[in-house]
Amino acid sequence: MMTPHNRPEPDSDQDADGDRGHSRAVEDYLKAIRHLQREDAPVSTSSLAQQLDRTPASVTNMVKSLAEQGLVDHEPYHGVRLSASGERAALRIIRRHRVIESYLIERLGYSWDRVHAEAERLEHAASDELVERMAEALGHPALDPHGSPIPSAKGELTEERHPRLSEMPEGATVIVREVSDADEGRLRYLAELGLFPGTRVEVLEPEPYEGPMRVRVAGEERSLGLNLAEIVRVEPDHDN
Amino acid sequence: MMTPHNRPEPDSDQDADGDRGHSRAVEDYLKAIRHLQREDAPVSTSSLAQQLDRTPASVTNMVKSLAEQGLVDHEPYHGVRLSASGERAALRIIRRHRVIESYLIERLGYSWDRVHAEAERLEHAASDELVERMAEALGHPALDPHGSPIPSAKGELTEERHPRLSEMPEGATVIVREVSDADEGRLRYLAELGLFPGTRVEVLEPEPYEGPMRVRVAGEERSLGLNLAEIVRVEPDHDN
DNA sequence: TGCAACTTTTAGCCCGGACTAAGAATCATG
DNA sequence: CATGATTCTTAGTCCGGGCTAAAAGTTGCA
Repeated sequence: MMTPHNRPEPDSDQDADGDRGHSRAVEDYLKAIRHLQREDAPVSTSSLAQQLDRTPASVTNMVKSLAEQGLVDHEPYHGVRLSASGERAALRIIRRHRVIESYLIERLGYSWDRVHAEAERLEHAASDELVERMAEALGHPALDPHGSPIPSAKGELTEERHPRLSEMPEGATVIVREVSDADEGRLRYLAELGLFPGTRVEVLEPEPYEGPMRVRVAGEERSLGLNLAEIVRVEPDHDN
Repeated sequence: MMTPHNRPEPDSDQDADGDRGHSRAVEDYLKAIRHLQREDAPVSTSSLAQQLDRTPASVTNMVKSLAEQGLVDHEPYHGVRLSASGERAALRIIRRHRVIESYLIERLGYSWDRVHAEAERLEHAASDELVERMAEALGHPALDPHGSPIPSAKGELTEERHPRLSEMPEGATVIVREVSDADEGRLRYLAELGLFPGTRVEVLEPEPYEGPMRVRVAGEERSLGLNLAEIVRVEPDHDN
């Protein structure tokens, strides 16, 4: 035997494994860039490095390579921004992540706070077919269990940026709409407090000297630190 | 910020991602070695290379590294054999693969012939927790949909090597017990013929000159080539 | 406006895991 | 039992994607 072993795809991604994907590292960078790229402002190397737990030098290298692949626009020393094709790729990964999270919670009994890490790995290995089958099985939900919108299979995403609980004035009554899924510990604590999407919360008088907020949840008075209240997105309760 | 970025696990596998796993490449090698290592005979570099679609040189390198990690015993120029710990690791991956295949078919509507590739990727990304949840959801099946036994979570595997359909004499009546899951095309064709685990098959007079076998399946006479009949494992039908 | 402090990039290295080319061991056969 | 064919290993390269150390660019402030 011993054929010349000519690898058939000289140009494609061999690490990707999912169908038509980028390498795992590339996918992680795109997701992180999109996450940080709020309101069109370019993302700095260092913030990206912090987000990804990489050194700034590593980030510069990868960013250069992303720029060569046309996935981002990079203005050296002035940050990076997703291109149209990078945005498409990022949305595809975000869809995977959110569909997988939803499925794991709905169908396999995962808890709200432990699902993130698993999805983080599966999103790079799952094929489009698997993701679509999961979405199908769940009836194509529009929101994931943390309240984040799931991009459509065609890459459409309707973002509705709700304000943070931490910004709500004393006396407001609000409904929790979305909770960032990234921090396991904080999520676990929020779950203990009963702060899920859909929960009604009343904002009480804060504790003095930049202390924690005080809120009423399900009749109970609770206090929660500001960096906890920051990851909770809420909507004013109009029926109130 | 910019902490020194001291990677916390200097000694562990960073590519693995699953919990307590080896790198994807290592897992693939272990699986392949076990697959080829029938009856204690050591596995040659070249057969492993063929199985994995790698060059023999690459295989030698990796085998050396596996030997250093204590996963295999390597007698240079005389082949390789799994050590006890390599065997354990291999069984763990095989369990993952078979549980995942079972789940995809049972719960997500995958077809018998398309499931292999998906499982091949997920087995490296799924955590033990996910695999156990899938097994749980399915009621801890003993066999996967191709009829292959699923190792237990503790790594026990009861192998029952049934003879190949291709070896059955004319006139035998047998029940299909297991079909190799590796070849998508052949699986698809077997499905068309109706040769699933559990199917009763009568072996008829073969066509002359090393021609295909002739069999009766569900009342229909069919012929199938010998390399197709080779991947079908059968049991003599005693109730006949 | 000029310099110190910070951020970003470059340069050079490492590791895993492929590959090719070439040398060493084994086997098969006269 | 020698020698050619076959198989396996060594040597050296490459690529992705990390890292550190050092250079370069940007910025804030006197």
